[in-house]
Amino acid sequence: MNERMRIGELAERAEVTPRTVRYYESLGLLPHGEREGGGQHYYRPEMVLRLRKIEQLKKLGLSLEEVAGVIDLYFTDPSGLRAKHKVLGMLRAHLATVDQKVGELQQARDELQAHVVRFEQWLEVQKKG
Amino acid sequence: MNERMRIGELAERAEVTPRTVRYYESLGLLPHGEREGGGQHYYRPEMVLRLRKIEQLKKLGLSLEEVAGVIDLYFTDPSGLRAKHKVLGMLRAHLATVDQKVGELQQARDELQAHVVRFEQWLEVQKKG
DNA sequence: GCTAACGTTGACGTTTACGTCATGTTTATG
DNA sequence: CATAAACATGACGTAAACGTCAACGTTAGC
Repeated sequence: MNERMRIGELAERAEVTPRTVRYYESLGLLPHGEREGGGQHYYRPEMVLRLRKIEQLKKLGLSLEEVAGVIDLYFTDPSGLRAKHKVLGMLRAHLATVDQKVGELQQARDELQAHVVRFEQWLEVQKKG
Repeated sequence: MNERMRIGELAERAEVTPRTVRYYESLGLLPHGEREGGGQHYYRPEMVLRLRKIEQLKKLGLSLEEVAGVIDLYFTDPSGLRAKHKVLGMLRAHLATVDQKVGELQQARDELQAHVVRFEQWLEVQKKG
């Protein structure tokens, strides 16, 4: 009963809109939901995870085009040893760029915290003086 | 000789374009450069830092409007004890949201790394088998 | 089996964050 | 002091990432 849902439920579970789902399908970011006889599309629950991952990567500052270039690394495991090694290389490269970005943001956070601390200490001194 | 520059140099040092500087001025993100007699604007070197900070906050996913709401917390220290306490509160709130965002991105990074490790271990096993 | 809720397709609209001229003025340099 | 390089201002253009509306077909609950 948890198997396969329509676009409305998928969108809701992934906290996006149906429009966004269709837009991503049109960009090849998301496989098209399969039709069952009628004209409507049905999606497997794992697509929720894929959508969430796409949103995560967007928050890292990747464009949808860039996301399209890496999203498969997360969700399709390649058949064949050769392909697996290739994908591993790409995953490492991807991890490196993500590390870079997160590192910069972490630094911004640390600078902000340092600023807050300086501020607090200044006020501490005033209270004693 | 390091004191005050024109828009071209400011932009270059902050790694943005002059257009961006003017756009930010128009949004109130950046104070307008002061004119010296003629029609041209001159900027003090600290504006480079302000611009860099704006770009940092953008990378954290803040819109320019949101940046406008917090950028002064970094660069203007309020006069008056009352005001200082108020700003401290805002700084702490800002730090909390930044922590939230960076935390999520850090988690995305960790998930990616875990994925890479799983991949590596799988290949390790294959080599031995 | 009817009706409300949901989905489909296509097209046009919107917001954010600038890019890119055009035209006139200002500044720096040989 | 002439002239190229840089700046000012205004207007229009653009790319990304969707929003929104219309017109029509599908599905689900009573």
